[in-house]
Amino acid sequence: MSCETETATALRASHQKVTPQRRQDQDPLRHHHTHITAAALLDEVRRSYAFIDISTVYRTLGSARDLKLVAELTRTGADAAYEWIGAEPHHHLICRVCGNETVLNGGHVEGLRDALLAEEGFQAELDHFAIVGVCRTCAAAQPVEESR
Amino acid sequence: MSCETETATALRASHQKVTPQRRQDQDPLRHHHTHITAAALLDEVRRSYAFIDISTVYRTLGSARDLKLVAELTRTGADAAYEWIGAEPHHHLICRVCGNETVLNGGHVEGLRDALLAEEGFQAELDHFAIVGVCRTCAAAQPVEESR
DNA sequence: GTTGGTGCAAATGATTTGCAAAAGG
DNA sequence: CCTTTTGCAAATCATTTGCACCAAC
Repeated sequence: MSCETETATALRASHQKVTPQRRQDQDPLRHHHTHITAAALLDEVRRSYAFIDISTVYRTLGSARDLKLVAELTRTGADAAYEWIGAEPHHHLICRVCGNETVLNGGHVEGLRDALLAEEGFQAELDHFAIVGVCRTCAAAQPVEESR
Repeated sequence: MSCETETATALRASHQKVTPQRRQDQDPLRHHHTHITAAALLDEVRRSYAFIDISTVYRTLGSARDLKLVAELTRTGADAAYEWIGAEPHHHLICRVCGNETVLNGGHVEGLRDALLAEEGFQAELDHFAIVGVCRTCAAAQPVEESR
């Protein structure tokens, strides 16, 4: 089904009203392929829908987070960032140096989750995971920097 | 070497002065085996050293974090929490239900890090890692709760 | 002495919330 | 209609910062 229909369905399924603000909020989020800040999302939305308040953006993101439609990422020293999840859970590698985000392919994280469940009986919530580090490009550009 | 000596050495090594506040801050942190909030640390410290300000606690924790003596954990909806690392890096499983923290044994995380380095060339910073989920006990107590 | 650290109080700034008006179902 | 949502403005509240005094080195 289309983006709009999917959104509306998810909203109705959880007894939430389908408002223009919520649609407008979700649209940029769906097409943004990295994490985005509430303030940045507000800027995006305002391009097409001028009158919307930052508090509404937060409320919308909060609802969508609870619906597991978007993932919320909290990092030390950074504002909360959000990303659309949709039906395809995935993970990210975020480079601390250049800020670039790449999608993590393969079953590495799933392997970790399965191992934790099997060995510890721990149900890890690793639906949408962000691993911070230094990407190949930045690592090559800078000498090791391991020592300090 | 003793706790005090180790602390002082680490401080001097990074050109920081060894003040009573810093010693007092680090003591409860060293013996607290879970993450602790800046405010909670302040309460602990005040039991033995009455006059210390919250800003000093933050500054001390910040320095120690930069020195990689303590790990800072940022979670959605929770204040920043700190934990002593010292010379033995480790990881945590944190139960979202009961709040219990357990140390993660084995090389699961290291395996993930090695795989990321080998396959993606990504130097993941997984020195001190916290995985949130539901522990065995809580999972057993509550029916699946997968659906919602 | 010099430099860096501390306490205090005030500022910051992202996120949340109370409330009356507006809109969805 | 009745309930939920919105915009606005004000409140929160953890964390940070300016500054004058003090303490390490």
